Amino acid sequence: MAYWLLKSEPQTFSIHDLERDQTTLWDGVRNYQARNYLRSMHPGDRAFFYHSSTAVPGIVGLCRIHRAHLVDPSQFDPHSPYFDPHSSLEQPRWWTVEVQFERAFAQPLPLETLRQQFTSEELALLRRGNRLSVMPVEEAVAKRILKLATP
DNA sequence: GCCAACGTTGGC
DNA sequence: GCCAACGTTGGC
Repeated sequence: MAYWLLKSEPQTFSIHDLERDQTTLWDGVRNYQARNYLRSMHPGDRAFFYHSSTAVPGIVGLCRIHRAHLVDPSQFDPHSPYFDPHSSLEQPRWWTVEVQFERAFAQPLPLETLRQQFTSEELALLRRGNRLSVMPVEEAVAKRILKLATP
């Protein structure tokens, strides 16, 4: 089982929205590196839920990969902001996963705390200029994050 | 709102 | 294939 980190702007979709909906399709990712990470996910993998572009950015919860290797339907929808006119049904360009709520942390971990607790080598999130919305988290680091979030 | 960092686009 | 211009991300 692998660990991942998924970024979302809470004003768009928050951990509380996921708790309400229980599952969601993680569609709309339009970055090839992030797409490749999405494609290498497996059911049962865990993903940290990260709130970005908010007053206190940070990891706010945990979810699990419910279904994997799904074609992102929004690429075919001309009314979607994620529509990709260069993609085709025969050879879809964008893939995604369905994510299932696991828990919201009683104690969210602000980016500032993560910077104090981890190096940028340990956590890709902390690397300079990182804008990836999907990234892997090393298992040992994931365990430490879980420990910090569960006092 | 600012701005650094990065990815993508498109002319050549 | 280079690279300038542009758009986006996301912390602050």
